[in-house]
Amino acid sequence: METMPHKQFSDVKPSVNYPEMEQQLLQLWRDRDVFQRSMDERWGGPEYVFHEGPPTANGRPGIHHVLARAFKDIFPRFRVMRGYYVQRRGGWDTHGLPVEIEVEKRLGLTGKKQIEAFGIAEFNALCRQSTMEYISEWEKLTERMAYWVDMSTAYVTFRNDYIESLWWILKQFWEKGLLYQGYKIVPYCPRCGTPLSSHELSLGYREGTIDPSVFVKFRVKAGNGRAPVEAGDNEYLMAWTTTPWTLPGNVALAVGANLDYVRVRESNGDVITLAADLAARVLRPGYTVLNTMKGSDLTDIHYEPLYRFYPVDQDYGYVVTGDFVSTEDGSGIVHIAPAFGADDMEVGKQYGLPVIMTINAEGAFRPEVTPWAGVFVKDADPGIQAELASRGLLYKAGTYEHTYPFCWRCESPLLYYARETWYVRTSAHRDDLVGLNQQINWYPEHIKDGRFGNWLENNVDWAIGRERYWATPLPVWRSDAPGSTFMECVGSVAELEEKAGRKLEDLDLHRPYVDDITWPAPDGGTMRRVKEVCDVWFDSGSMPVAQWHYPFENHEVWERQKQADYICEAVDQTRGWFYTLHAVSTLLFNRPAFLNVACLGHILAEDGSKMSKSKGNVVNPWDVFNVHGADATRWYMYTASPPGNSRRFSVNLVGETVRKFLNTLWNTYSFFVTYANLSDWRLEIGDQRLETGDRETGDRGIAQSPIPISNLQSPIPNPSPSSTGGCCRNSTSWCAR
RNA sequence: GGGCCUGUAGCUCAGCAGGUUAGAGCACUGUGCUGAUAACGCAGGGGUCAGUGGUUCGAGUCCACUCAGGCCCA
Repeated sequence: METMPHKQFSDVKPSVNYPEMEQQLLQLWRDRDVFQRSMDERWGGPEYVFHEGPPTANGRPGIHHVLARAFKDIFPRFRVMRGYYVQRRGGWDTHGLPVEIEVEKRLGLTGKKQIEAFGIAEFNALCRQSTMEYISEWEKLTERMAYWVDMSTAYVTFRNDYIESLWWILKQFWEKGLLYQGYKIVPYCPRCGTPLSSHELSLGYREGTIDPSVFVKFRVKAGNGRAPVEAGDNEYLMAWTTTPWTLPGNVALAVGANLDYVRVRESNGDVITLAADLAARVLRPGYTVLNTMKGSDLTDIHYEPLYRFYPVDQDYGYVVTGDFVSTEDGSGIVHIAPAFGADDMEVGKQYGLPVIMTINAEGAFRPEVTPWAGVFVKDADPGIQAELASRGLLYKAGTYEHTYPFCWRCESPLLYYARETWYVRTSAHRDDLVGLNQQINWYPEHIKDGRFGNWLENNVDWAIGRERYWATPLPVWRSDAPGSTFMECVGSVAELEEKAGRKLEDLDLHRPYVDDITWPAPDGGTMRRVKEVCDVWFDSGSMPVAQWHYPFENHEVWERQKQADYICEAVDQTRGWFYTLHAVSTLLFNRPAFLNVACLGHILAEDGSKMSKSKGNVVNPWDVFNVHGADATRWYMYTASPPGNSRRFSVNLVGETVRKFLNTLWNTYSFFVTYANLSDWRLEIGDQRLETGDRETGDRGIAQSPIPISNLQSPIPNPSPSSTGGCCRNSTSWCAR
């Protein structure tokens, strides 16, 4: 019997079905437990720390998740191939408004009153269930696209362990004086009696809204010794507003420090100060300019408040500066009412100004505002104008057309309204936030000092409180004794047990169960938990700590894993996960949470427009995987455009990748196998140092191709990925020839 | 309204720090091969580098503004 000559390479067909081949490979990986071994067998090697930004599994994974996961995978994967130990632990983000909204929809509930009537315990139970609704789809997609991440040990943000770590973090903040109660301006629907989320807000903007445009004179009460503006019966500052109803809440006037102002005398003898650029537009002709000055010269000038409905202890009614002041409209002097505007509130905090809350929850004036008590604010506008006119303080009134938000439910005009909530005092560490950012390697680089750096420079305190249900409860208890402000922050379950005087190991650390825990207050009242839960961004931003239930256990693994070498998400996370990770880590440990970050552009539809359900141009990842395979899809993600750019996506575009790259590669291999077997060519494993001079032209082509493997070696991409595809193509063509 | 990014051939993208007639792949046209064939070789057509103004001896490349798209903030 003649034996067949042993072939060095198994024959391959020139044509190939990639999805089928990938399925076989996945089976091979499963059979041999390849992913697990890729971690276990590197144990003891140098460590590369990757942190997974947790997705929410209450919706189906989309193609944009494939993009992020492709980039999350490739750098750790390369490190593993280089002998690094990479603990690739998955995670699930499970709290927050999107989950609640899903459940609300399913139950047909609209609003918080109905949720509370339904029952918080039942509602939260459904939320918990909802977060894992699509988990098997996520797992399937993750395996199919070959994103290697360990989902069997994934952290889950709703677990008690995770929440307890968050409590510990909050207690740290509390002890450093970084957690406090204050006002936040929220868009508020007076008819529905509820604040709106930013998502809801964006549903209701209406262009071409007509509002009053009112120029008001504020009589100068005292100069500042620097500007020529002095106290006098006919000496005024001119401010402008489109919301006259906010004037009873006025506490200051803001100017732009670097803007130019003029002090003019009108023909009737009035002396008025306003922005130089706007004088001609605002004033009646016939005035003479007396002085010019910068906004910064006007600070501390005091004026006579228009109203005194409320007693105020501190100094107020003076000129401040604000970088939001412009000369686009108005007079260049902005009336400040901290209760009714975000800029106003910030300025108010900066200068220690009072918050004068003139209205009630229905959007009507409180009894103290005697002339308009009980009147809905928007209805009071004409009366306020008339009243000011009667005192000679209304310079002129007209209308102004702008974009204004309305309630998406009931179409009422929204009011910006101060609500009491909880803050983390991030602004106290603004310099640290900015400074530590310099230690982070950003890709693309412009994010570092651009989008992210600017965001940090303009840091305002983190409003962390939410008056919702399915989230980490804020662990602050306060005495309900009348007038009491006694509060305690609880940093662990053990501490809560001590306060409550009983074992709580079976306690679910969610509402409503934690709300039931009370104890006697030292001032005679009862300690009850405050109503707020935490912003869900606090959950994910605390993930480096909470995923290990630190500091309650896992100290050893924490030491290894506490700072990420690499994280990756899309660019919208600069003010999301990237920021909250950075903020928590800075305030807690004064070090960056991550050292390298890839910031991806978004996926657009084939025509460059946004992918959205309403347009019906959303691509289902499975359609692409089934037709072209995961390799082609991933290769497209890597090479279609630089990682930081947005990229167009469609099944067809991936098909092009198959033809251009995968088929070429495959054909070349098939060609090679044919001739290698014919000539009994053998790969000599030990022969690592091939002399390129002795090789055929094609081999030199490969050896000399500038395929930028080095790009993968850098901690994050610094690539020109499309050139990688070109190089491969050139090399293979060369080889074949 | 503000910040950041993007806008180069029909399509997807290169073009580093400003310097000769602006490049690649796909598509298209012609042609060769028909044992890489859901290929390949050779040759070719195709661009007012979004627009306007400016700096410069010289700008796709720098600056300003405008337009279009994206993300974030207001």
